[in-house]
Amino acid sequence: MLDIKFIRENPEAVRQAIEKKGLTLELDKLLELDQEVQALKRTIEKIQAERNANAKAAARARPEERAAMIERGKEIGRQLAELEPRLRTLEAQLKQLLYLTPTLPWEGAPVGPDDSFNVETRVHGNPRTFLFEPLDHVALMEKNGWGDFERAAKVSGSRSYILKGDLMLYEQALLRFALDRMIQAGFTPMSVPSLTKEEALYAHGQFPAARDQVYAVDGGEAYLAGTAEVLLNYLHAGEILAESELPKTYCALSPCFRSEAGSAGRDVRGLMRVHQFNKVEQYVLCKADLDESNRWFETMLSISEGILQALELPYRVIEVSTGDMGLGKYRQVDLETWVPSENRYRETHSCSALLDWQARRAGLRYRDERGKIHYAYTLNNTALATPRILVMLLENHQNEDGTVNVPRAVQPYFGKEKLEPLAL
RNA sequence: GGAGGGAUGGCUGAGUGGUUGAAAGCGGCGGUCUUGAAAACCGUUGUAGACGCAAGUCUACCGGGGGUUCGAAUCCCUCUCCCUCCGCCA
Repeated sequence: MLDIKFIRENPEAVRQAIEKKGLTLELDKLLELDQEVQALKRTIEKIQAERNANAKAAARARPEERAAMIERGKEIGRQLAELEPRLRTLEAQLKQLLYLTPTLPWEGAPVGPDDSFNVETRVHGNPRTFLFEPLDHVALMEKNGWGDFERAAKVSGSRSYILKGDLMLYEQALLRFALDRMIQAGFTPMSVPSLTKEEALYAHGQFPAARDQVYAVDGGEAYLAGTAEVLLNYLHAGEILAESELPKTYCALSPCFRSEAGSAGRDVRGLMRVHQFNKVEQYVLCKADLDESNRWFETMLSISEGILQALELPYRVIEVSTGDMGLGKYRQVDLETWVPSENRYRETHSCSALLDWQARRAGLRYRDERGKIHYAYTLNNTALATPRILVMLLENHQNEDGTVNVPRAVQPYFGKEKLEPLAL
């Protein structure tokens, strides 16, 4: 969400951002509504001032004067009763449009309507040349008894999975490994609820634009968060923090839920795209300073790259285009990790800077040393998400006999050098 | 699930229809005093918005929403959250 004042003063810049991001926001309608709301507010405030003065006078008036004042007050009440509902309607409409206003993307972002305009900026590592016929991750799981998709579907429907034996333990080891990397980087480890309220989803930005991606529970009274970012971003909602408390650097491990509406038929097989997964998320709330935001962006990105390097996986760095980065993003860089069975890279990490877009929605503010109040800046990135990363880990590190090697960095967490078949 | 009690400014807490945007205390900030500090004393200290060159004036907000009234922190309805007790339970 942008500052309405900024939109008023820079309509062309906003119009450009809307175009670059391929949005359909009616900016003229928004500006018009804003004018109407402003004018109506002024009118109403004037009448309210009169009402207040009249009521105050009536309190002290002699009884014979009071009757006329009460009459006058009733008349004012009738005027307000006519105007106030109109204001409420207009304000609600304006708010809905404001929710759809985009962050202006950074000047370095590739401009284009979709992911085909994303730019590969770096590649790390080389895809492995197999001296045998490698299996895909589903085949590896079947061969070793590491999972059960059929029964998962029976129990939970499509896009569900069951991990068994060493693979189940491997997932736990990886999550703990990722948490430790975050702790080493100075982030505060947290567990947060997956159940969340509607307000938090508005503040995060997923509502109202991408409402269909979110599971509603309890008849729409609560929602299952698609990422811990939703919760972390709402932790300090409505607060005014001291600048000395910033930055807040959090990492959270949480189950994540995604309806995957609109992706029917894509990646239906295996662990690539599932309805429920686990993620260690990085989140930073820092002061409203572009340099500082940029520094955190680089820091978070390098943490994730460090994790992929420690996992000995080949990956590439993608500068995400304006049309693919989403409403609130100032900058987005994805890490894509090599999937041998698909002979291509697939997204495993997504690093985003949103400036004050989320902070405005959530009311994340701080007071600087001079006492001035600002909206903070927010950033987030994936540290590690399972089971998707298991796809890459299984396929890239498989041996001819079907066992899978564990990267040295994870061995202390897993306790063994290899994943072995489930004993039957 | 049942019964009851609450929600007021950074915190504690007064306030049941009329100069209350809100007493008092604590905390914070500025000052006096002091070699410095403490103590004491004095002053100041919510957020958002409108108008104005400014000084300043005005509006809204006492958990959220709605209502009654000339006038609501105070009365009514509703929702949310917190606390106590009972029941159930990982």
